[in-house]
Amino acid sequence: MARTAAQNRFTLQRDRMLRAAAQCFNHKGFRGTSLKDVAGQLGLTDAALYYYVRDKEELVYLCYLKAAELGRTALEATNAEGGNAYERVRRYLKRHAQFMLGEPGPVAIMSEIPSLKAEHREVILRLSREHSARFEALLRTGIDEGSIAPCDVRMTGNAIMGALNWIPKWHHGDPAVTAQVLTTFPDILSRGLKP
Amino acid sequence: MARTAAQNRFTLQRDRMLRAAAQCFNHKGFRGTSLKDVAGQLGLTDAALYYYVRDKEELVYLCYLKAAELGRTALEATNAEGGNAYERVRRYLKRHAQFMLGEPGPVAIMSEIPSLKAEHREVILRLSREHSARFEALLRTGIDEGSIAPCDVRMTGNAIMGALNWIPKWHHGDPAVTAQVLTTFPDILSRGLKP
DNA sequence: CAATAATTTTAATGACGATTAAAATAATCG
DNA sequence: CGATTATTTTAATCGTCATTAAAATTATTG
Repeated sequence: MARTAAQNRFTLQRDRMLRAAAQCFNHKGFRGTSLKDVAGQLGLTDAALYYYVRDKEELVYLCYLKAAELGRTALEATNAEGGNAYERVRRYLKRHAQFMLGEPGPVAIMSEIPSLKAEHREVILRLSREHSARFEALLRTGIDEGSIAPCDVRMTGNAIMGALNWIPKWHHGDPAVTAQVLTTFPDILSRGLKP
Repeated sequence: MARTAAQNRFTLQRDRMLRAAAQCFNHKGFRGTSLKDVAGQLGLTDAALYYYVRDKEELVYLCYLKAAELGRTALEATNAEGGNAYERVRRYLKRHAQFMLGEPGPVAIMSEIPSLKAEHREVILRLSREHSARFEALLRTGIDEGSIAPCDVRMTGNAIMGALNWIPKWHHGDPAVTAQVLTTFPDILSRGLKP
């Protein structure tokens, strides 16, 4: 129990770190953010981060890992809720948009995969590919059942993911815009899928 | 004329520089690419770049300026070719996709605007906003004339630009994929606009 | 060819930032 | 409280990289 309390505190602080880091990375890029930037947001010294993380690269890795997990659970939850594929896609789009808008706290855009060290890159790429495959499978299901118009599922997936991943580049926290995105994006991105 | 020849050589070399830089920046980010990286691609030393450019920041600035100009002329050319708004949008999508695929040589993704110094940032942001405005105006025209379904033109523009700007993140030069993108993307991105 | 201009390299300089070890502080637990 | 553990800071170190000045090389031109 003492162990558990300490563990909790540890992982909680690390989670704060990951959010701070994600925000910095999204804003200034991996190389562009210094550990002092991240530490500063937490009221810490740069050296303190090494208590939670092996090195800077692990920081991005954990950010990306978390982003990948969020995406996966979002898609799973959406699928579990039922409905035809078209409706599931729409719900997923909204959930993913929420992440990109920073709803549960800032989430890292996975835009600097080349910065990862080989083994970490493999993991992230695998997760990323798996996620794409699942999304494409959902599209294919929709095509088969007639709720989605035939299309190149790979390219359609790429287009949709791009539109979502780009959100943090132009959205800077304005709550009005956040609401606007949440109401319009699922429509905009799914309208082209209708049969 | 001697002046012109020298000028030509100068701007030509600088253009090669900009292409090399754009590729590096797209791949490793602004801070992540060293001037040696860029110079290396040209068979030069890092110090040689300073003959063509004041500093590294000016390099990104020029890359972005070029990207903005390409986008502007693409939209203008498309508009000049006539057709209804929907058709013009489709042609523009194809042209923009071509840029992102690196058709005239690598083009920089404008994803690190915060790295620009204040004055340069102003210029790029202005050009970027003007371009968005023009694209949104085109959408509005289509809505008015009935060739495009009513929509939130701002958000629709953001979604489309995101899908396009993200292309270099997953496209790595495979010619087969290039062809695939060119044939499918205009369809995918415009299908949702139909009335 | 000689002279001048254009282009590139060599060889500093200086700052910044990641990383580490040792010391200091805060928290917890008996 | 005293001891042990957890957390953070201070104070180096080390390397990378942008930037610059001076020198060297190459091209151009009269």
